[in-house]
Amino acid sequence: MAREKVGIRDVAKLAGVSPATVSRVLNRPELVAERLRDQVHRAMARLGYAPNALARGLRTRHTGVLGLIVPDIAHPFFAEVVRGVEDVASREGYRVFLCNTDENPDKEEKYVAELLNHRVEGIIFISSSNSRAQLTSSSDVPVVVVDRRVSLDDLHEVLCDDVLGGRLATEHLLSLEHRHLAFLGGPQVIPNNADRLRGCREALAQAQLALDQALVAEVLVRVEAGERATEQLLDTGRYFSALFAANDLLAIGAVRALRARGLEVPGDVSVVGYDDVWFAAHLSPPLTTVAQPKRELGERAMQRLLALVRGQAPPERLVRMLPALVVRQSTAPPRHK
Amino acid sequence: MAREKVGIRDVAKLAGVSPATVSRVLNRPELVAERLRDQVHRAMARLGYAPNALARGLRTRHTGVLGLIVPDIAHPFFAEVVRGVEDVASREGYRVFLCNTDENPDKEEKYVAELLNHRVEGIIFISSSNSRAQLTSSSDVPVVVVDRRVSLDDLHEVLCDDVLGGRLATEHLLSLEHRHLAFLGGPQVIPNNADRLRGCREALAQAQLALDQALVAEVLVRVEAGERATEQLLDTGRYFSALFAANDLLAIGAVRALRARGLEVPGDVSVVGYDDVWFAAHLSPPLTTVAQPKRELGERAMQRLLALVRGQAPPERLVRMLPALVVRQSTAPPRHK
DNA sequence: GTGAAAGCGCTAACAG
DNA sequence: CTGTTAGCGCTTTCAC
Repeated sequence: MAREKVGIRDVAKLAGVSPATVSRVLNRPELVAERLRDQVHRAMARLGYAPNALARGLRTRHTGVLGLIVPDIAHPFFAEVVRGVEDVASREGYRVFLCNTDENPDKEEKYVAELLNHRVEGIIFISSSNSRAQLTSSSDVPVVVVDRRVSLDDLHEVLCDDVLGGRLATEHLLSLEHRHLAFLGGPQVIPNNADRLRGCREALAQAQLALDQALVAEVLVRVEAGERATEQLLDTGRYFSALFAANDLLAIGAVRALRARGLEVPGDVSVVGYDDVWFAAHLSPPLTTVAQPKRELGERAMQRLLALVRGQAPPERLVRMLPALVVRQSTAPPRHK
Repeated sequence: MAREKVGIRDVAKLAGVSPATVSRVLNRPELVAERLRDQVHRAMARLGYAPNALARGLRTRHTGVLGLIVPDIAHPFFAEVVRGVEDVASREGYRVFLCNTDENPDKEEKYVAELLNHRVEGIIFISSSNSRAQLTSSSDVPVVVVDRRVSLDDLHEVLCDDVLGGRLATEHLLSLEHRHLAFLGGPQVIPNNADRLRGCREALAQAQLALDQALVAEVLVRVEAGERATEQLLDTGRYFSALFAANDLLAIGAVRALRARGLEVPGDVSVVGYDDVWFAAHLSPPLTTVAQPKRELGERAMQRLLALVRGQAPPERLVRMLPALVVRQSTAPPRHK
């Protein structure tokens, strides 16, 4: 039924009204007499009219588009957060640009610039470790930072309490009577990792204990990194009956390495992960881990962003969400204390 | 350094040239004298000028924006495809709208309309089972279908050979001397599932055998579906020494169910999955599966889409990629034939 | 209630 | 090589 470039004026002509009226039918139908309204609707249908969001955005500065910057959509944790983000965005009538940065600050900058060119009304930002996120805030589009803290006080943030998460994991291990714990974490530049470690130390201190070993895997998130790091840990020859890995992928690697050395999980070593990515429950043994409310993280972030876009910014800039321990079968009391 | 709404004319004024010249500096710098070019660049920098992609798109009909419609970005298979798509898009200077449909045709329609309103130059489309994808083709923006076949002959498609995949899995099992196979697949409405089953049957027929059982899990992709379906399979009491699951998630569920019934994998039953999602290697036992070139699927799709956008459409509308068997440890010869 | 006219920021002829 | 002039398609005062 439709051909090409039908514009508001084509519709107007066919409906025998002025372009202005067509525009009104689109935006404030109440202002148009019912008769005309119908005529216009019919004309639009006949012509297969599709409003041009670009022209509208240009005119109104309301583009209905948001930006979403994330390290890697293929990572199960981020994928889940992104779902949350996209869900509420689309529910609220917004479209979202997806940008993968691979933790590369250059890409981040490039993307931010590009998003601004496209006049996004707001940006959800999961920063990379060493992000020079300043750029982001230089413009005046609202930005909401999720998951990874960014020390810029004019940004709103939706974070999960990683210190608490670290405590939860550790206290669980302690309650199982473990007394020799090792920690396996990604780069401490990422505040999340540092916090998880801190939570761990705090819980330990409270029990008058200290961390036996702390090893930091070079590469973030990769299973292989967890594997290698665990081997190193083992190679030091120091005893530990439990291992707290700062994310589930590292934990998977740890379990592999442990097994490869003939150690049983949780028999010889208990392992607790972090994030509760969806298949953590399907590993064997099913992984005990600290769950983050991934979807909700994304949802809350988007809600906050939309509030900002609409100028209903709540006063406090920080939304802090709570992690929760999920006990499965990768943890058990130590065999010999 | 920058304030608000700086436009091309502000830059022009400050640089002492005409807006047209500024525009040229932006688009065909060769046409502008070096002196002026520099002046303009300086002015842009001083003002913190950011070109308005909306205005440009409105004028040129080249928006630099594409649409990506996918059932669920949180699914590990799609996430990987999406990475491929986004990677080449951004490398080529395009931005991408992410749309999750949850296999819901209504959402698909809504999204397509919305994308067209935003004047995307093309759409990558991973259709839902019962998609009424016609809408997509009604407009004249190029569309490339990935992964899931859609029977509309004016669309370009990037698919993986599922019949072959089914054969590969089956032949592997046969070569291990399995003679009693069961198939576990999602809804047959999805051509991919039907094809995998077909491949399976073909291989079997060639060996003068038939499928012992074929069970179709109601819900696509969920682990739980695989679990329940496997239980049903077991409940029939018919013997099978190997199980071919039409995707890895189903396979995970199958393994769980098998174990819950005291059956060992691969000792009592061999299991082969499909897709080779990244953690298939980290399950225990590591899953033997048919790998799809997920990233490449996305990359090729985007390359094809860009070719279409640029009017360099290759003649054949179909790119067919090949699956590959990855043998790990969830398959072994049957204990007793 | 409805129409006429101006313009969002940019590019693309067309002159000079 | 550079400036002038029209719009791209839509919204929005401002009169009627």
